[in-house]
Amino acid sequence: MPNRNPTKCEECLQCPIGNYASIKWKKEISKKKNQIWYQKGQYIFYEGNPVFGMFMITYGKVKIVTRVSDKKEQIVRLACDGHILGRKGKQDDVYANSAVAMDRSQICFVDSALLQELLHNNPELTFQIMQYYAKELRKAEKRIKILAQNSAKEKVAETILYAESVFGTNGNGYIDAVFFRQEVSDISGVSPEQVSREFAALKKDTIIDSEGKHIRILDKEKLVEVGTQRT
Amino acid sequence: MPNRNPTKCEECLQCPIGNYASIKWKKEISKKKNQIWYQKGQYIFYEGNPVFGMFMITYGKVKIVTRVSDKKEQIVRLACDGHILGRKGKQDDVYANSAVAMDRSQICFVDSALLQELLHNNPELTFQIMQYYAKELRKAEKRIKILAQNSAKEKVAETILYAESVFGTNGNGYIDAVFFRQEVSDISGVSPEQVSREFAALKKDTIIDSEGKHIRILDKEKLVEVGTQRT
DNA sequence: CGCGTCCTTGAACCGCGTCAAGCCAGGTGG
DNA sequence: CCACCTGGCTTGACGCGGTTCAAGGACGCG
Repeated sequence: MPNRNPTKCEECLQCPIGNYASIKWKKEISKKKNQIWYQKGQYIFYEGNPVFGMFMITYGKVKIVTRVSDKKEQIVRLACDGHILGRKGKQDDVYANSAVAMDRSQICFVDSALLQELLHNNPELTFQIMQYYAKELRKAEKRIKILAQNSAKEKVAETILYAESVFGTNGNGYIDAVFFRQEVSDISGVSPEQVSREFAALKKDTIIDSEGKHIRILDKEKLVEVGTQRT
Repeated sequence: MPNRNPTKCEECLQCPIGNYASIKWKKEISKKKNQIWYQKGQYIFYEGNPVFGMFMITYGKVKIVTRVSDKKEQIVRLACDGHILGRKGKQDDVYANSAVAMDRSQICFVDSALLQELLHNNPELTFQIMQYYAKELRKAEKRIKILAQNSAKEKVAETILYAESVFGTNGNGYIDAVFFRQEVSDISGVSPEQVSREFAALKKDTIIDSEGKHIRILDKEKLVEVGTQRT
């Protein structure tokens, strides 16, 4: 479902999610939805706060994080245009994690009541969201495997590939997002210092290149090899 | 959606999944579905094989695993009655992992064609499956956090809690499933030897008790504490 | 120009994976 | 009914990978 075309989303007509609702319901959404711009670093919702609806990214980049300790957090998911945030299970009353804009992002908010109506009246929409969750679950399970079994080098390589798969690359081959070493650490579970060392190694082998927070993949094939090799 | 009542599932009437289909479609499923018993240790489907439908557990216990190396595999999910296996995303053509019966289990199989029809004609069913995936995704993200950030002791504690949350306990407080040390290792990503040591420590503190492959939680509160403590 | 923030590199420590030996229980056969 | 054997569990010793602590460098910003 994710697409990479920034949409202005004045109407819900070009919205990657709204797309699957019927015309009648699109108008309903247009009226009731809440379209908000978030600045880089701004929180969209907070872990522990009551759930009051669902968020959809119409444009931008978001990280979903949970707090581990004062100084540490884990990024459990990266998300861009077309992704869904803050899902509401039947018995979920508070958010299990927080969402933070990694860049200026436009988020569409639909409250629980409207969402319920929407889902019950637009089977195609429900079906698409189901597919979306199934896909994210599969991705999450892949990350479970890597985090449980692989070395630091492999985790870092895989993290770069993961970021690239979500955010894509711009013209110059750079991943279309900015990552602090700390953030790579928060995704991979590897300490920032070790991330730095693994970056150095990958650069030496001309597999990646990086200037500070900008990362470029030079040899994707080799990077995949590093990310999946088992010693 | 998961429930713990063994159902004979002769008709699809008591099926935890079929429940959400209309009567008309239940009859359709009854005709076309495939109800199979699997023995302990038997594979339900294999990683890399083409996807040809969806499986639902009507009775039993299943582990979903991916191969890491010759000698190592990762259990990415535990599943019991009411759980769904072998989901089919739009572009998934082969299974990303394998499913193995941990016990004698009854599995209901619905082929892709029927499934497609079912989903498009039973919004309530699609909605329930969507909720199911959302819930599993949340659980997976919790495990991502633990695997990335926590110590061996915490991973083992959390694994016991996870197993208990899926399979429940029988009358004597024992987790209603049999776990080899190797399997605890395959869930937690901790070596079997280390799992053994952590078990010993937990037993010494009378937090758990175990006789071989049978595990009993003595002090759940303390176990939760161990599983979430950050040093 | 000076300060803060982030990145890098070095060195020391330690958690845990690995290897190896011994143990215990259950199953099998004489 | 006991001796043996096998597969899983436990425990100890050792070494390595990676975290942690600390210092120095690069860069951007007021």
